[in-house]
Amino acid sequence: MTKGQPMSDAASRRPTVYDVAQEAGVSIASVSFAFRRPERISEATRERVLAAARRLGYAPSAAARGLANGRTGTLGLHAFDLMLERADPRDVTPPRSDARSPLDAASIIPWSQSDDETLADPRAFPLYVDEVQRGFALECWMLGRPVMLSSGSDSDVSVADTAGRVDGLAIFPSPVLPAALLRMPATIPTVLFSVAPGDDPHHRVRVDNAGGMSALIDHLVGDHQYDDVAFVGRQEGFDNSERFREYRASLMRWGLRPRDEPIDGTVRGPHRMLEQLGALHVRGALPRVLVCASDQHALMALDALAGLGVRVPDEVAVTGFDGILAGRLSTPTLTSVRQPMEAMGRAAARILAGTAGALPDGHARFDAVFAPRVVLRRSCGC
Amino acid sequence: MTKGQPMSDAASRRPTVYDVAQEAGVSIASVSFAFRRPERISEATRERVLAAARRLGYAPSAAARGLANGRTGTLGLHAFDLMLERADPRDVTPPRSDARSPLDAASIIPWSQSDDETLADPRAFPLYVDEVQRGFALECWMLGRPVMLSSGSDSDVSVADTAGRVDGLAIFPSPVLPAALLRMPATIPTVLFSVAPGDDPHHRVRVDNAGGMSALIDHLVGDHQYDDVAFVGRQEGFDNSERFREYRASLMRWGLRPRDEPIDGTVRGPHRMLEQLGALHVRGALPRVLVCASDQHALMALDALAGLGVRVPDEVAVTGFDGILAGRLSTPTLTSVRQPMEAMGRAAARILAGTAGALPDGHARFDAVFAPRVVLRRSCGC
DNA sequence: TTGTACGCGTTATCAT
DNA sequence: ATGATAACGCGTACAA
Repeated sequence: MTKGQPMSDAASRRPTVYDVAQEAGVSIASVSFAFRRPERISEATRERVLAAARRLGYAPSAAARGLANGRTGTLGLHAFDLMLERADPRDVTPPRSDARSPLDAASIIPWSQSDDETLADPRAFPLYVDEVQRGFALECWMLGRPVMLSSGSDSDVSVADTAGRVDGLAIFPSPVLPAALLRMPATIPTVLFSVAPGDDPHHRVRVDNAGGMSALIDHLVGDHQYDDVAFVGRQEGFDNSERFREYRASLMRWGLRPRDEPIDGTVRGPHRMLEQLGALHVRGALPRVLVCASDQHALMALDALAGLGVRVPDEVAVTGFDGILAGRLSTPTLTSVRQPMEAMGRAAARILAGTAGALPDGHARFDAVFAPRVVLRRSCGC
Repeated sequence: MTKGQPMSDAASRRPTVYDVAQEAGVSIASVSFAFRRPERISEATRERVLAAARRLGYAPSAAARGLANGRTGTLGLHAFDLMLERADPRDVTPPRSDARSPLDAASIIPWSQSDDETLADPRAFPLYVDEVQRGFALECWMLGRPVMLSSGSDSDVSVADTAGRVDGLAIFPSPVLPAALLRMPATIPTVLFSVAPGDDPHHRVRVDNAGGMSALIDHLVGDHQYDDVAFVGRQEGFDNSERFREYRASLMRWGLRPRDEPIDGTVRGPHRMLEQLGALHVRGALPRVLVCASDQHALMALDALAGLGVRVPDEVAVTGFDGILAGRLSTPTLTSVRQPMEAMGRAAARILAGTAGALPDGHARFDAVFAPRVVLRRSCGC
C-alpha cells in the first residue's frame, strides 16, 4: 500500500482526512484548512468539505493533531490517591449497567438507598479536592481547554502517563508525592498544591496556614479565654505540619503550653480518635478545645464526642480547617479556617495556561499563597 | 536530516524514545518494550532504559501512542453549556495568579469573600451534573482510565473535538442537543444522559421520571389531600417535559384538574418566578402546592415565596426533583424526588468502557433507566 | 533478545 | 486557492 493513501474499507474505520478529501474531491490539505484555517480557503470548497465531513461523521483525531503540532491543548489535574480519604467506591454495589437491556425493552434499574447515601453524604462530597477541582474546571472552561482528570497510586507511572497527555499538570498533595516530585520531568509546566517551597522547577499554589492558624488561636484564646488547647491530626503532609507548628507557636506567644502529643486521627479507616478521646474522657483529661488539622478530622471528633456524651461546645470546643461544605451541616456547625479552594484551582489553571507555551526552563516560577479566613460558627462557643 | 533520527538539540525539547535510546545505548524498540512489554526484554537493559528515561525526564507521548494503536484510553464527559445554570464564573474576580511572584518572594493573595461565597454556595455546587460527574470519575478511577472533561456552547465543533480525544463519550442533556445528536458520529460509543429513546446509535442513561412524579403526586394528593397542584418549570428538555406530562396524568388519575399553564421559571438569569408568583399572590390565586421541575426551580420558588411573606408549607407547599444537596440545607428542607446521580454517572462509564473496544455498530444499545425515589422533608407539609 | 522500517492522521511547508 | 509531501513520536511486524 502506498504511503499516505486511504485504506480500502473506509466504512469500517473512523473516517480520516483522506476519506473526507476523497468524498469532497479535494486534497487533504484543503480538508485541514477547512477546519483550522477558514481564511485560507474559498467558501465554496469549505462548504463542500464540511458537508462531506458531516456525511461521513468525521471527527479530527486529537492524537494526530497533538502529534503534529506538539501540544494537546489539554490541562491535567492529577491525584495520587484519589478518594483514599473517602468512602471506597468499591464498597458500593455497581449499577447494573452490564445487564443487557436493549433500548426497546428498557428495564428500570433499582438502586440501594444505603449506597446512594454513602455516595451522597456531604461528609464525603464535596471535599477540599472537589472544590479545587471545580475551580480548575471552571477556569479551563473559560480558557476553552479540556480538562484531564487522572489518578493513580503508583506515583511514577501514573503521573508520567498523565504528563504525556497534557500541556500542563496540576498535582494534589500526597504523602508519596515528595519523592516522585523530584523525579518529575520539568518538560511541562507543573503546579503542586499545598507543597512546601523548594528548589524544584515546579509552581506552587498553597495557603498561608500560619496566618490562618494564628488568627484562629487568637480567637480561641483572646476572645474565648480558652487555655487548654489540643491539636488533632497526624503531622503528615505540608499543610498539617505547618498547621501544627503554628498551633504551637501561637499558643506559646500567648504564654500557653501546647500539648506536645497531637491527638492522632486518621481520616479514613478504623480510626483511633474515638479510642483516644474516650481514654482522655475517662481520665477526665479532655482538653477544653480540639483544634483539628482539617474539617474532616473535626467532623470525626464531633462524632466521637457525641458518642461519649460530651457536649460541644459547652464542655469541649472543636475547630476545623479548610471550610468544606459539611462544616455547615454538622451539629453544632463547625468553626473553621476557610481556604478559597475554587480560587486556588483557578489559579493553578491560569498558571498552567499562561506558562504552557513558554520555555521549559521559564524562570518565572509562581508561588501563589492564598490568605485563609476564619469562619466562626457554633462549635467554638460563638 | 534522516528520517527517524533524533533532533540535534535534545536539551530544549521534550525527550522522546530516540533520546532515551541514545542515552541508554539501545534501540527505540527496546525503549518501548521497557515500558510496555517488560517480558520481552532482559531485566538488565530494562533497568538501563528506565534509568536513562528518569535521567532525561522522559514521559511517553500519549498523542503518539494514541495515533499508533488507534485508541486514547480516555473516556470523556461533555457538557454543552456547562455552568449555564450556575453563577457565571466570569462574574467572579479571577485570582491574581498572573502577578509575577517568584517563589522566593511569595506574596499572600487576598480574595473576595463575596466571590468565594458565590462559588461555594451549595445552591450552585454540587448540582445534578456535579454528582453525575463524580460518579463517572469514580468509576473511571476504578477502571484505571483518565477522564476528559469538556464543554462548549457551539455544539458541533466542541463535541466533535472531544470525540476525537476519547474512546467513549458521555454527554449531558442540553436544549441544543437533539440536532447535534443526529449529526454525532457513531464512530465511538456514546452515552446520552436524560434523552428520550430514539433510533440513533447512542446509549442512554436516564431516570424514570413518570414513576417518580406519580409517586410524588400520590403522596401530595393521597396523603396530604392537596387538591390544587401547579407545576413550575418550562417544558424544555426530556426530563422537564416528561415530568410535566406525568404531573398532568397523575392528577387526572386522581380526578383533579391540573393547571394547564405551568409557571415559568428560568433557573438562571433575571427570573420571572417572583413576578409570576407575586401576581398570583395579590389575586389570592396561589396554588396550594408548587410541584417544581427541579430542585433548582423549587429553591427559587422558596426564595420568591419568602419574599412575598408566604409561609411554606403552611400556606403553599413546594416540592422539587433531583435530590441535590442544597435541598437539605434550605428552609424549610425540600421534599424532592431523588435520582441516583452517582450511580448514573458510574453506569455511563461502565457502558463506555465495556463497549469501547466493540464494533462501532455493536448492536447492544443500552438504555439504563434508574428508578427515582421520593424523599420526604418539610416543604411538602410532612 | 535486539534493531530496522513503516504506518497511524494531522499540521505545516513549500510548490503550483 | 489548492495540492503534494515531510515531519511529529510511538508501536510493532519482521529481520537479524
